[in-house]
Amino acid sequence: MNSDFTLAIHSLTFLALQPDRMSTSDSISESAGVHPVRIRKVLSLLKKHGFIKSKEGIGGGFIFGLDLSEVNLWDIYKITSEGALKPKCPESNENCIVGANMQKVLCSIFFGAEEHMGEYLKDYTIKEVVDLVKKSQ
Amino acid sequence: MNSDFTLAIHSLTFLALQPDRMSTSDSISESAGVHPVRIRKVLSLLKKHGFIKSKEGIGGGFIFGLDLSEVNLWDIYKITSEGALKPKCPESNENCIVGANMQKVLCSIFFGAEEHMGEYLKDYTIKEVVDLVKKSQ
DNA sequence: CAATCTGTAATGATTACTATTACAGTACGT
DNA sequence: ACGTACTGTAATAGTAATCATTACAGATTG
Repeated sequence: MNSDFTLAIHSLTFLALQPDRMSTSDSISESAGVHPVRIRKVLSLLKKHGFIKSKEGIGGGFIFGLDLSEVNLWDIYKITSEGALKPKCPESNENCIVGANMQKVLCSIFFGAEEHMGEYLKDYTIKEVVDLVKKSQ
Repeated sequence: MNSDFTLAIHSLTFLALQPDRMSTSDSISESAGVHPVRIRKVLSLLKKHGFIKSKEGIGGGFIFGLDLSEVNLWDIYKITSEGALKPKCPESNENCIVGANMQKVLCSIFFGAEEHMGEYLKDYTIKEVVDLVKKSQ
């Protein structure tokens, strides 16, 4: 799994703590320790799905668009990383009963595993993550 | 996630269908569509944990060491891929409340997610995978 | 219109993953 | 004893995924 999922959580948590003003990709990237372009790419996705708003130009940046408890980690996972659990299977042998059928069996198992993990991730909203971050201070 | 997990499942399923004779890494690799050395590497791990037996020399190969329903996918996941869910976080900024604490918060969430997925994977033994493969024929 | 931001494409660097080669060690058959 | 057919594993090379960086167009403000 790439780190878009964690960067998205990091960014949203950052924005959650600055509810009244816009934050620039530079300030978020400084907090997360990655390049600002990467932040803009991830946040561009989140914006497309309505979680945040952005504004260009002087005084612009990003700001939360919804209530903190309306956004949970499964929502974010689906946007940034859906399918990441399933490893790409190589072309296996169609003449072998295992090779011919394993891929579809594994796909259905991995799909179920992801859905199941989703039930866990749904229990964490950004509000809860914010609380955890504050508490672990 | 790399494909050691799926290769392990593939190999064990293959062995499950050849319960009376040893299978070589060549025959398994042919079924899975990867290089035999890779199969030997994965099976070496499984052997170390007692799931299979191996024998060198003529007539040698790999064979299942336990009952098919004694081995479930969570066992295999733990051996081959534990921690694969958690993306490597970059060094984030210690001077920022988010940067300083996000990593440990995310680690605990990802750990929980993996454990939760484990509960799902425990429900699939190799026996069940074999049945699914047979059924989807 | 200059300054400061987002948005995004394109390129290069780095790291993870996989294939391949090479060879030592083991077991079997003759 | 010796050749053959295996596993076991290290080392190297090739490929793919990930990430950083550069570049620049478009938007907004003063």
